[in-house]
Amino acid sequence: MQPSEVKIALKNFSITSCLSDDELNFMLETGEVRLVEKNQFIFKQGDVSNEVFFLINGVIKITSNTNDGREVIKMMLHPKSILSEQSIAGEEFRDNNAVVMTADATVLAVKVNIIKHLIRTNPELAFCIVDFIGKKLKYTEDRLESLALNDARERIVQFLRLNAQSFGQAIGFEVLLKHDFTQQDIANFTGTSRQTVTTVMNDLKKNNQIYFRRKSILIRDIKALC
Amino acid sequence: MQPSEVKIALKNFSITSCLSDDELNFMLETGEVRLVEKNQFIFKQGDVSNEVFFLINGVIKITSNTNDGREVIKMMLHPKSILSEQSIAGEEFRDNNAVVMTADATVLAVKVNIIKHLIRTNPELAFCIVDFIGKKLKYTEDRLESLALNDARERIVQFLRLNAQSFGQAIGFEVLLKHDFTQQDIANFTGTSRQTVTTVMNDLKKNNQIYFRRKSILIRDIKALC
DNA sequence: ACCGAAATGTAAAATTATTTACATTTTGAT
DNA sequence: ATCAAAATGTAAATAATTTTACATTTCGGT
Repeated sequence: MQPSEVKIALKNFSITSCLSDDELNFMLETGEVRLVEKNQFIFKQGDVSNEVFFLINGVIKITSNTNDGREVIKMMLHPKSILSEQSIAGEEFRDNNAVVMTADATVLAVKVNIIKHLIRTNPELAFCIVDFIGKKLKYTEDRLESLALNDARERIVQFLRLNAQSFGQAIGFEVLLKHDFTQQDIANFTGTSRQTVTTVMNDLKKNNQIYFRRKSILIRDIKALC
Repeated sequence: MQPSEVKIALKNFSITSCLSDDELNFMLETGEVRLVEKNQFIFKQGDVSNEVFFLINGVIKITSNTNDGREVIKMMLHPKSILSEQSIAGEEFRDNNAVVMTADATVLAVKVNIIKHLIRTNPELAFCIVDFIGKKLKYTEDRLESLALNDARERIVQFLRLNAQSFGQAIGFEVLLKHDFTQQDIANFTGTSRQTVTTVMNDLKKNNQIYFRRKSILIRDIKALC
């Protein structure tokens, strides 16, 4: 990807909306563009936490693993997201993994010190970052609530509905969701087992609520999905 | 509580550590000290989100309720915490309730605009706030992970251990935790049922791992608690 | 000290979801 | 085009947890 393309992409981030052209260029010059392939790590648990990543292209999952090999997906991030603003908040070592889910992903890696410098010279950036972390906190709290209150089926359906709403394309009443997650990913995201995901999805299919293939899901009527 | 006492208490907040004496006074003068009684709300779901609260005294639970009357406790906050920094992050209406768990609680209510003004004049405050929200995000992610991975017993034991570590008083190997939550609160926090909490706690008692009364829990050996 | 309400204790029945165990299908690499 | 690996499908057995149901204890107010 050309530097000019990266710059154009970066301009559409909500976080950088308050940055001047000079500041944006400064970030680009000091930062590093990286292309990361599917299933590779952008960062790992235990890594030193000294960079912030701007996700230009691709989908990333933020995960953590147990010693017995299980995985929890804490978040899936799409383009225009920042990864690891926690490093601005004094995180020393990474608690989570960031893994590429799409064929590849492009990120701009910027040293934390550069971001801190920009905040000091332009306090509006602080508001943008507070705003972004605040949204992540709300999102995480909502998922906590969902795990505490809803049963497995409800959580799986909610996952499908929220994804379709945010990333699907509407076709009349129907919504087509093209994606890069597996049923195991849905299980790791919703705190259920892979078999339960399969069963719920096939039950929805049987009831004509959804139709799906490996990499796409068609939701017949998103408001009626339950 | 006297204004001078509030000021002394406020000086010990990590967030205000970067504020000058003048800035602290400004916050005190424009803010309002409120004494709220047990089980009363500091704020409710749906309220306009235009104040930030500094918790001077007491323990608060951040909750949300379902329409069928169930409650999830998303967080318990102790003195020196800020409530609702989400209002700085552009939250318009409150998603959660803040309920007093102790006999009463004292908060300093400060208008969001005042905080925003302070950030603009002193960018270091932004770092303190990013830091604080970042910690809350990490805390919430950890709980999400716990709900997704651990069974009911493990979550309840983890709740007891973390509370004892943070708020208990050590007596040799033992830790005494004086508290103001009920078994129903533990259930609402851990996403389990009240009866499961009772059963697990009495099992721990039977095994001589803990001893407890209504308002206190004695943990015999916190490292061995599992 | 008394009394109603709130909190806690206990156990069986019912439910939900996971685990185990394979079968089948699809994908990607050669 | 072939083949191994990954992903998905299915079902019964097992396990975990909730729900139902009621007893007992403790607390707070009068």
